[in-house]
Amino acid sequence: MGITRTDLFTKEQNEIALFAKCLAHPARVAILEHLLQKNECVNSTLVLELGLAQATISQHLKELKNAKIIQGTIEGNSMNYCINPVIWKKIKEKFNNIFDQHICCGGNDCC
Amino acid sequence: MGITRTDLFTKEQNEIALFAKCLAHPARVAILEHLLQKNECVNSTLVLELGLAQATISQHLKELKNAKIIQGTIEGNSMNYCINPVIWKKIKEKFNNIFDQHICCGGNDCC
DNA sequence: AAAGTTTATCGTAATATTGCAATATACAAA
DNA sequence: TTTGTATATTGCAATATTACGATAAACTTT
Repeated sequence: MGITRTDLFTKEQNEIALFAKCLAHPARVAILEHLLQKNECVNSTLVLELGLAQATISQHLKELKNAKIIQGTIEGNSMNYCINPVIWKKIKEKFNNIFDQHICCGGNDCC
Repeated sequence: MGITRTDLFTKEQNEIALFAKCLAHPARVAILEHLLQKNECVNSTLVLELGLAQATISQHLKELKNAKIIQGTIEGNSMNYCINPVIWKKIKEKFNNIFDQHICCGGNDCC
């Protein structure tokens, strides 16, 4: 590469990029969708459901956890993850903030 | 790595990941924001504004173009890019489709 | 035609990401 | 204690991404 030049961009731009990166892999999209539907998320279940190795799932969960999108609680000897509602809302707002900046044809819904 | 196992996921999940990847770099976020605000986007202007090399900007524009998020028209001997409104709307919908699946506290806005 | 301007592409180097086997860690149950 | 179950971490190997200088290509201007 060369390392990403985060110094050239605003904190906001870098933050959006980090959140987008969490959604930038189909496995993480699948994990989040599973989490949203079942309102629970256990590594071993995902291994069966997604077909990726346990270590790989664990790594993806770690990334989502690092971004604070999900948070885990110990349940017996397994780990149960759930969406962090505060961050989730924040992401939704940040993304829509960008999406809604596009004024198409003076605001008509022509497209 | 090992190549991303797109075969394990749905077309929809892979597509969302691809769109997210476009937003997963601060330079591309900055480019899109510039485009949204000025409603135009010329490589040489971005070089001055962002501080990245011309080749680097061109590469980021290419990625956005590949995803069909932007489209370019020749203007004199420069290239002017604009948002593709159809794809933009599609992305917004796909993302919000996911964002809105999170039911917090039975729909109250407690968080 | 020659020189200038602008974008795209190529080649290369550095770094990041993805995937998984193997192992470590933690707790349950027998 | 031993065995079983579940997640995290480590250590690779392979691939992708990012960045930029150097060209190439296309068009404008002089």
